[in-house]
Amino acid sequence: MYLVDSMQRNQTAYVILGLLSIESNQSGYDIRKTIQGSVGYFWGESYGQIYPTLKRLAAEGLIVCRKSPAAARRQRQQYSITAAGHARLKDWLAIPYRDDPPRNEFLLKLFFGREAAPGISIRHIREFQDKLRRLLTTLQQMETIGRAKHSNNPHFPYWLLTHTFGVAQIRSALEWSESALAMLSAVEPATASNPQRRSVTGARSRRTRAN
Amino acid sequence: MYLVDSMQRNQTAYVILGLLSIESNQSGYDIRKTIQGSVGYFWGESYGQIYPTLKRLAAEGLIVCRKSPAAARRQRQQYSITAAGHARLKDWLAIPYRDDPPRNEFLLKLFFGREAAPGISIRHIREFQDKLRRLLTTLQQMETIGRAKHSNNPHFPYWLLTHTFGVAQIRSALEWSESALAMLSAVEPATASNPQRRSVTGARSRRTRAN
DNA sequence: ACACACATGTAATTGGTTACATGATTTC
DNA sequence: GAAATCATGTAACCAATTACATGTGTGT
Repeated sequence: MYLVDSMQRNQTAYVILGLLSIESNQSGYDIRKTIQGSVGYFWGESYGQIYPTLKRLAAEGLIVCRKSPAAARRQRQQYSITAAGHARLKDWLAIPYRDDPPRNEFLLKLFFGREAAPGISIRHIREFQDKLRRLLTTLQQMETIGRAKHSNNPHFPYWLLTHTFGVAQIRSALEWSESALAMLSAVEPATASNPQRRSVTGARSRRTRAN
Repeated sequence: MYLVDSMQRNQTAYVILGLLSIESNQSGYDIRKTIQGSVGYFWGESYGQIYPTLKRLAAEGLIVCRKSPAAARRQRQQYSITAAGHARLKDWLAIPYRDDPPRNEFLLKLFFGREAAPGISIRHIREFQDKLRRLLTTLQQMETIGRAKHSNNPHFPYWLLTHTFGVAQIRSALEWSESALAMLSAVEPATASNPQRRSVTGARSRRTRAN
């Protein structure tokens, strides 16, 4: 009852089942690395979530654990998905996805930007850009490697789907960020990171919030 | 100690402070509606989170509660932000935003699409499109109203910033979704919701999911 | 010898949703 | 008088992170 019940909305279980359906004989440690290297930019899991879930899935017979093969070096547990696990995954895939409640702290801070000291919002956007650019190069490297190594894998088209989504979103966010910076530097007074050129009326010394 | 400590990473507190800094004399009920109508597409809060947080903020002196004015109708509590609250908000705005851990169940289901019955991924994408289109019209209506009513509000430029971000992301997602559908209908066999035109072999009568 | 990556797990805490419980006021 | 909306709150539950605790194997 407890075990079966626990499967209702535990998304972690399904990432694990999904990854094991793509590649078997993975340890908890492997799974975490695989997550970071494949779905990492839109999904995260911590060990504190992975290990207990592995135990539970094994107890339910959805995965099986085989202690490290032949020369059992290290205390490595290797998991593989069972037929029941496959069926469970397939069922879950068929039901409509749930929108995970939206929470974007970057946008929230931007939204309240008027209350911040001048230059703050611009700094946030710059950081945002940096992160996006780094992520974009990572994704592009992954694509090159993926195309070379896995293009025969039947999962490849689906991987590519999520990949192109990510790239498109990042590109559009980067474009937006440029216009956002242009807009903000017109609105906010000059700061070190945002030197205003239009001297004339002494706009430089103006402060929009006295507090 | 308990009270002060609780402010470390409780984002709910800052949404509340932020909204009260824009408009005072709001009740918990108001705040929730305001959230949905302004930052709703990138931020959500439930009553179970709002009411206790209001109490805590009041106990810390960051907001004050005034029981409904004059003719005290209903049991309505009206909150306003204090100078201390303003300061706290400003401090929070100045520190770098935290990336909330990414979790996109839609993408996750797409990623494992190979394991799903044929047609499932296409259905998810269609649902995705519907949601995006509905959201887009909502945002566009909000923009028309916002421009008419609040364009003098000093917060307006910041609101517009997050708004244009949302619109840009949605547009790019919609574009992607078209190519995604095209790609998938080439990969997956025909289903009711995805009729293949190339008739010849009687593909029409094929059912991919018996269940 | 030391650092680093491999490897597994637990406990404490928290952030958050959902469901429940209650009642007033407005509108039809 | 019924239904919808306004309005406030609590309790149960759960999903998840973080920090802690421990130990092995590999490369330098």
